[in-house]
Amino acid sequence: MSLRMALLALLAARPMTGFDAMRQFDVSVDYLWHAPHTQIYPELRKLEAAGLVEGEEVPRGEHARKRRYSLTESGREQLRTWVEEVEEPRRERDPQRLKAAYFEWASPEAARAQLAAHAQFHEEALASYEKQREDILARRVPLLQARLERTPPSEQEAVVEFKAFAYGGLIARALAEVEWAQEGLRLLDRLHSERSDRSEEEAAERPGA
Amino acid sequence: MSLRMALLALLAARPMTGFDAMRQFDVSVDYLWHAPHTQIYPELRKLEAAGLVEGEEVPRGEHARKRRYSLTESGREQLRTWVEEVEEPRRERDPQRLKAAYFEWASPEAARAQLAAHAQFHEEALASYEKQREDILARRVPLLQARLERTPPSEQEAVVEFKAFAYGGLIARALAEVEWAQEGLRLLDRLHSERSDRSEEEAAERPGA
DNA sequence: CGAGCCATGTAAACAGTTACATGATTCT
DNA sequence: AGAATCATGTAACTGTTTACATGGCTCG
Repeated sequence: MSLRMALLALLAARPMTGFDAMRQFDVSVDYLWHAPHTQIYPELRKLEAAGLVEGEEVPRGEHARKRRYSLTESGREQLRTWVEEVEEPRRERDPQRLKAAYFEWASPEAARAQLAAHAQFHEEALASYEKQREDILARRVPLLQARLERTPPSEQEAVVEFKAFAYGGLIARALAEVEWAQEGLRLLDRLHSERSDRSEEEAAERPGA
Repeated sequence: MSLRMALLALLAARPMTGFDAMRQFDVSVDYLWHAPHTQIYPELRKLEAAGLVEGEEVPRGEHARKRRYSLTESGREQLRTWVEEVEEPRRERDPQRLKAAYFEWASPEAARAQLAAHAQFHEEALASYEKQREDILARRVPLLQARLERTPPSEQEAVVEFKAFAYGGLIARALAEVEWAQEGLRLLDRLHSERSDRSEEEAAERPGA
């Protein structure tokens, strides 16, 4: 369902081929949803069959063609209906957290590596999100610009703010993840130092170590 | 894969039937993973076929039987291997956030309802997580007690701390979600008041309105 | 002319949800 | 006797991943 809506939302900004949509999903712009091309192409066909989008063959060079889809009025309707509905939250499935709960089965080094990777991943994600949020607020994002061109001036600020807000959520979460991983690293230090207390106390008696 | 490991981790605490595992997942204790019984029973059979768990028929009343599984040495091995591996983080798919990015398609009331529901859900989740975390630290959780009975005293603290740490992550995330939703509600106020500025200024000139 | 990009698919496998189904046990 | 709980499944469907596959276009 959400993939369907993500595609409609993309097409609300401008007409696109499946390939365009694919890049929005997995290259750079859209961290809010993603899907591989093997899911996108069939889904667009289904949306077309359902009349929510309209496909049109566009020539490309001499022999090749591509199919560009645009949102129909019925698709716009569907998008509105979906946004009006309250999405009931789903319980998460989180392999990282699950694994962390059983770190007693791992070596301290492995647990440390896991948490370091977790922190690093979310630090990098954080940087992307922050950059993207700034680009949105500065209206530097091409897809957003296309969207704004189809939006009356009085509503443009809201369009920008909502997108920035969504990224704000990703930022908040990424921050929480980084802090959690760092707390985990401190926990490992603590558990490890407690266990080697005796030897470390001896070492501490020799200043300059 | 994670379902498999979640089951092995449960069985590391004590032998269990599929029904027991189901309750750990969806009734109260385990917010870290969940699965319906339709997934659990076949998975346990597969684990048994793979030699990671051992099933034994246990009579129940006069005519009925149930199947109780316990972890084998090979299963314990698998669990250790899994915990040693760094889990590569997956990009999230988050329908709430996706929808929020397109709130311009919704009525202000619908957006507000969405965010209020989001805040409420995560406030409630937060309370559960905090309670669970306290119960873990106080060693009041039966499954944890069973696990600790099979753990040498010198390692018990680590077992408890890792579980509390995992819940700490859930708490951090739930807090971030609640704050995000509240920020969204403030954003809606702001966007709405800006748009009705003129009429509200007029209203403000008549004190006592 | 070859590398890299543009463009679109099929198919098998795996993970997860939902609907349908059955029957014993225990407690009131 | 009936309700709640214990206990275990099958089947259809939806969503996602991964592997395999093809071929034109553009630029150097």
